[in-house]
Amino acid sequence: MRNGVPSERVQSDDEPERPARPGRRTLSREDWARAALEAMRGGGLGAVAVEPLAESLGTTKGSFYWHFKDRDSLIQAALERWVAESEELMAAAERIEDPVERGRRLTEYAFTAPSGADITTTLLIHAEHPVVGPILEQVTRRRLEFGARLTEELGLPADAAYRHALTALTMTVGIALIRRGAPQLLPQGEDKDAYVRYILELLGPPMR
Amino acid sequence: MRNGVPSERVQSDDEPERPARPGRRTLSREDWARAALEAMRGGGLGAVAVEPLAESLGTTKGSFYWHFKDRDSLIQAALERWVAESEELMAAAERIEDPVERGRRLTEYAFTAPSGADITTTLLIHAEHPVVGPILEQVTRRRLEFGARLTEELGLPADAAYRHALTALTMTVGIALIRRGAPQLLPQGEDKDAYVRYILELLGPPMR
DNA sequence: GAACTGCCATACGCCACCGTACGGGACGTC
DNA sequence: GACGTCCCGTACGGTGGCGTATGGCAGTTC
Repeated sequence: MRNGVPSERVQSDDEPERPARPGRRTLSREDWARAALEAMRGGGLGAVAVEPLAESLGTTKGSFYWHFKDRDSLIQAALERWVAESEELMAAAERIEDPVERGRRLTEYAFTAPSGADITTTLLIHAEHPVVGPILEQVTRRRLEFGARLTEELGLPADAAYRHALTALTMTVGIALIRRGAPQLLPQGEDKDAYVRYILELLGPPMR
Repeated sequence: MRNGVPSERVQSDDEPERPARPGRRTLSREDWARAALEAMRGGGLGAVAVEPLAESLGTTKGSFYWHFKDRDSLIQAALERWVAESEELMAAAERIEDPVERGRRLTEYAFTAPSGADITTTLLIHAEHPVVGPILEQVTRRRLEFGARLTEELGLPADAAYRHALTALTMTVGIALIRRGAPQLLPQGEDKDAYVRYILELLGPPMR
């Protein structure tokens, strides 16, 4: 490792020594934010840890604390990316003209997207965190309003539309959590398709 | 010189009644398990930490490691209590004769019980833990089968009954998580009752 | 009343992570 | 080719939790 001798750091100067970061030499703040968001999808808020992240980026804390004040501000930056993604997603949905098709596609996406695609569930778990809580609430509220407006276009009154959006959110969150924690309990294989259709029918075009 | 006790201590079950704890009497394994389960309801798996728990029990780690091998075995003991509670709950439900009333009561309970009453959601969050995962799956599977059997009595075929039970579980889990993380988004006050009725109608006596 | 045992206190080492201090290399600028 | 700025490496100290080692007291037992 090293000894207590403070001066001379003798680094063997003939080593290749840089396979860790291909291409780019220096990291940007956005690189860190992106990596943090990715880690969050995979391992929750706890996976957004400075030292492990540095390791996986092939660098050290020195880089991190150059770009960020502390861990919370990294979380903040990562979540800001997520907010932008969420807005984009809604904008894309808005471009689908037929409201029925729009609802169907959105619902289907919510229940078939890969397991870590959306981190709402993860964030709900850590909502007590002072950075997470407010952002999560803001995004979720916007999504609910978006969903409710969309449902109103299908002919439902406002209160029923909000209830419907809330139910969709609840189901999405619930299924995401079960998929993460106990996927064996969910229908697999061919049953799965039938189950998705069942949910789509339960939530989809609200006719009640 | 010392009793080289390497493993667990299982005490005989004829111990005298304990006044919970504040009487400055000695603590039992059950006291620890109970406190652990309580902490888990309040703060998740992370709150089951030896030193903080010892502090809140007015004792030290010395006590803990007398009764338990390590933290995991405490988690195990706490969850075994939870398994027993779950069985009791189902047995109690079984005693309600009318299947319709039974379903209604169970559903209503699931959506109105105090926030930390059931830890299924908490455990789903930590399902990757080697002790939590298996116990959670076992309990949840039993509950799903229980719910499905109950639904069959209402006249549904087996597959639809399972789907129905799964949907009820999903909604329960989803609502529990939202209630914990973003309760502002759920209907409050008088709207809340209407929302519960809406859910009961959505899930309740399945007539489809 | 001595020994034994059940239960606990305390001190210790370890590990993972946070944040700081500081030095130093790389690279453009003059 | 000296210099300043950007970016990073490394050591250090601090915190919180896990598990161990060991001592000790309070009852019980003989």
